[in-house]
Amino acid sequence: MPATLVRHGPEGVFPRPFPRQSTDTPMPRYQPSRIEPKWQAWWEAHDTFATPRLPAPGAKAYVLDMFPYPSGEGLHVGHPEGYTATDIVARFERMRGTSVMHPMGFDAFGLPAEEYAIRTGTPPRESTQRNIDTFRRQLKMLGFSYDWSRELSTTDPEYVRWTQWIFLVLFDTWFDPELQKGRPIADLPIPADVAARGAAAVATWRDEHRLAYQSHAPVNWCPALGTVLANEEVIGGVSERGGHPVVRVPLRQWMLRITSYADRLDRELDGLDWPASIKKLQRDWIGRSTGAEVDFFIPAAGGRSFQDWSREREAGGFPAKPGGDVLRIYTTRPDTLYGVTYMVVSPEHPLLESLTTPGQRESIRAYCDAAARKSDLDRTDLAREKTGVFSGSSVIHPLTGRPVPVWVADYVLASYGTGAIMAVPGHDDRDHEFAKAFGLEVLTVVEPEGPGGAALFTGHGRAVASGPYTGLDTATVIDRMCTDLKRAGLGRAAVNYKLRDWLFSRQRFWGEPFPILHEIDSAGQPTGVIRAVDEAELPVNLPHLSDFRPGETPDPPLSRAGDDWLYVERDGRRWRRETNTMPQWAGSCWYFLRFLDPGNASRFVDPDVERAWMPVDLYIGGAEHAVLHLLYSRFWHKVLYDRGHVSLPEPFGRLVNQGMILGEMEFTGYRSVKGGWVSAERRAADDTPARVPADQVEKHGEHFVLRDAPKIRVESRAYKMSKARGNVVNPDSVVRDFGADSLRLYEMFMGPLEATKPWSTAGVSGVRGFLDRCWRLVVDERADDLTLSPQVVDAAPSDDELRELHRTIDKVTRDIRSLSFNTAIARMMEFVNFCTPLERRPRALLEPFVTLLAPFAPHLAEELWELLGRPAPVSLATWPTVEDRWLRDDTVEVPVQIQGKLRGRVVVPAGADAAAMEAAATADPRIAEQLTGRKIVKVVAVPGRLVNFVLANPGNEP
RNA sequence: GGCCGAGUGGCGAAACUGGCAGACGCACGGGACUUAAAAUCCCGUGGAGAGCGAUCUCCGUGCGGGUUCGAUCCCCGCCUCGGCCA
Repeated sequence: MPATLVRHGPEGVFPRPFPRQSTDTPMPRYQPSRIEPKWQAWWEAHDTFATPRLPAPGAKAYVLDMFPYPSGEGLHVGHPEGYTATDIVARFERMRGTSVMHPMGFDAFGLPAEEYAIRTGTPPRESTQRNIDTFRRQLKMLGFSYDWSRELSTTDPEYVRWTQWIFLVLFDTWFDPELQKGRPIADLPIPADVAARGAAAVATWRDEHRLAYQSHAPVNWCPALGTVLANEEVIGGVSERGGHPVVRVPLRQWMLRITSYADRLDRELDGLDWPASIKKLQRDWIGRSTGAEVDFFIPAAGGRSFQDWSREREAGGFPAKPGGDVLRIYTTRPDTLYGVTYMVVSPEHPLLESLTTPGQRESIRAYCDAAARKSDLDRTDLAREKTGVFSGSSVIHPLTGRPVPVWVADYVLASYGTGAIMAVPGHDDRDHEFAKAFGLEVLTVVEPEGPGGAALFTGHGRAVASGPYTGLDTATVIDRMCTDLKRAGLGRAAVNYKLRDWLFSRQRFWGEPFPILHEIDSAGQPTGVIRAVDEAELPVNLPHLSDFRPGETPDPPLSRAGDDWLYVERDGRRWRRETNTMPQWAGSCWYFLRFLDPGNASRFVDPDVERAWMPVDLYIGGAEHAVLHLLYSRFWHKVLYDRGHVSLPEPFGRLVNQGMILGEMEFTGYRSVKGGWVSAERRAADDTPARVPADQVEKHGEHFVLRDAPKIRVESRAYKMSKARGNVVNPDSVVRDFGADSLRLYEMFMGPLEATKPWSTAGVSGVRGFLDRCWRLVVDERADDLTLSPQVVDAAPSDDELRELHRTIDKVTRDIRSLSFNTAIARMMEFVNFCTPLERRPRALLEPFVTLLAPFAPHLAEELWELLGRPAPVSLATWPTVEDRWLRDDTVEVPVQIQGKLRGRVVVPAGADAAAMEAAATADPRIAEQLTGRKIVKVVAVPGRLVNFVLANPGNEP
């Protein structure tokens, strides 16, 4: 354990809360442990939350949680936060007569389950099933109103079948850039020269254009994990999980051509009701940039001169694909073309070999080998020392005709742009550092509009030393440069994306097999011909493997399957199954569609059902899925839309991210090696942290200090829950000690849904107190049996009581709509505080209140509803309507300010205008007194709000 | 380093469009009930000061400026913390 972590006992420093109930308490006490299972069973027996196949006429609401990965740890208190929020909305909408779709399922393929299986020797399907059972039990324990008949797991063979089917849709689709749309591969135009070369060439042409295609690009191979990893799974050259070394090797991989949808994925974010920050994250991830592609002539390559080449280009134009005689670069700043002093190609660049002179061959080879061991993140780190090697040769600057030396450096990535850049050290940070490190020339071709003149200027300004462009502003130069380059056939305006195609295969066992067959020849070698498994033969199930561990070579575990699984015969030829599996993201890309029609054996979702329920109206989950899951799902959905399988281009309407729940607040003091306390701001690296109990600290000004040694500052902070820190709160124990309704209510009462909030057991106990008070409002706790309190009467409520009720209904209704559950609960607490002292509690007051409570604390609400003699379930009772007349006041009390300072309050009629308010204010004796002898410069009177008198400065008065 | 978010009592927080800062809950203090305790109910509770008292005055939303009759809220500059990306 690192020294910076604090060790705690299993209970932490806080004592376990004293349980509020024990099993032998007499009946009338509020006992969640009795009523919660009772109502859960009732709902289940009565199919209370079953959703019809199609919504009834009227409003519909698809309220969705990001389904969980069922880990072996069980539910975390973070899970119920979002789940309770959606459950409140689902229950609220149901009570308002909306048709509600509210399903739950499990995202159960993936690495952790497989690692666990390998560690324990259990087949992943078994451990996954156990984990799902635990999750389901815990979710049911919390009383969520899911339609459990729609439950699914991404690992169900029937689900896998349709995941594979969608993969085949991707495989059967190419992207038409003209129409910006995915189309059937059969519609792909075949160029005459390809057609002329025969059927095999046509097949290859098609394979090269499919949205699902194979590539041999270098990937991050982690021998210890036995799989390839995505770039974001590699940190500092080692795997994020486990910290194992990662090497870059070329491997045959399945890729999904998400880049062709980059523009639509960017633009179509516009209409979505998503947090602006999430949209920005997605846009940044897609990383659309505009600039230009420019070709630099390689004199060494052909017999031609630069002049001949230029003339050819002027006549023939800029070719779609660069030949071997040019180095094509992408730049976002074509205006700085005159500032180029050298070129950089990535270590993987295909022309590097031919650009390297014999004398440089050895050092280039060594450099590229070293680069292969680094991750992209390491290579592009701005803070890192720039490295590189001169190739020995030069290319010709297209405008000046001067030679420009070509270097290789790993800060240029093969996968971005064209894998080569023109370096402008005067106007780019990384180029500047590189030039400094290797003593390369720096030219200034842009100057800031204002004062400036540093060696490095990366902003927009005015061009200098740029031939005909000198004196123009950056935007104009970019524009003209693109036009001029295009006319000369030397370049063209280009759009580039940071987004890369999606590496879609893993060399692991626990994932969906690809429904793809590879043809093999008589010697058992692949011929390169591939075909899809027939739709009727889906799903391709995982074979039984006694050893499902990954190998040390990139050979996937499935390659060790029996021949009866591995080899098939179709159309008289032998085929070998694809042995890679899909990544965990696959199943979560479309689960929200399957929920709508989970039992459909002939389609992934019935089109009528899909059209009726989609889009998802509210989608709540953690911000960790802000980029990948949401981007991948949107991509699949657009392909399905283009191919006519779904009715909308975007799946998720309103998206909300719940905040993280941290552990309890902790005070941490530091002890020096000698044993004494060290004030937190002066602590040294080797001082050891120690947790300080809350009753031994107090606040001194800005900081907390030790009560017994006020010079010693301690840190106060809540930490992310983790096993290592010992601050994990388990939902099972919270339910045991306080009940599920208390857990639900507390998580909603903690603060705004989106905020990061620390856990507080005392806070749970606080909302439990509120539920106890709700109970006592209705139940006679002094009776021997469960009976209504004698204070509950049939008499009509007073005006005051109705006013209180309707204001509560109004506030709770509005707050649920805006997901402000904390303030809705606060309002209900005020209502209960209002009712508690009443000797006489009219039913007409209590019954609507119980319906308001039902979405938040459904078990308690059902029990109280039953006690009040109403037919169950309150979960489907009608939401109360607000009578506006109880929201209106006859009079309002408004503050009166003098010089902006509060000086009194006056009561005015509700509709009073500014003049009436001013009159009322000046009529107030206290205000009048303070106004006498002063000159009123101005009176600000906002009807219904306030009155403010602005006085002349006393010194300036006559 | 970049981007995003946050900073309000002892703590979690509230304050709708720039209009009475601190609703509600926790914690704490006092009281009622009780032989006693727990539980429950009632009252108080941002800080400082004045008054026997009802009350009153000043200060107060991370820091420094600005706009405004009026700023927790808008603008500029900083500080601290958190998250994401690099």
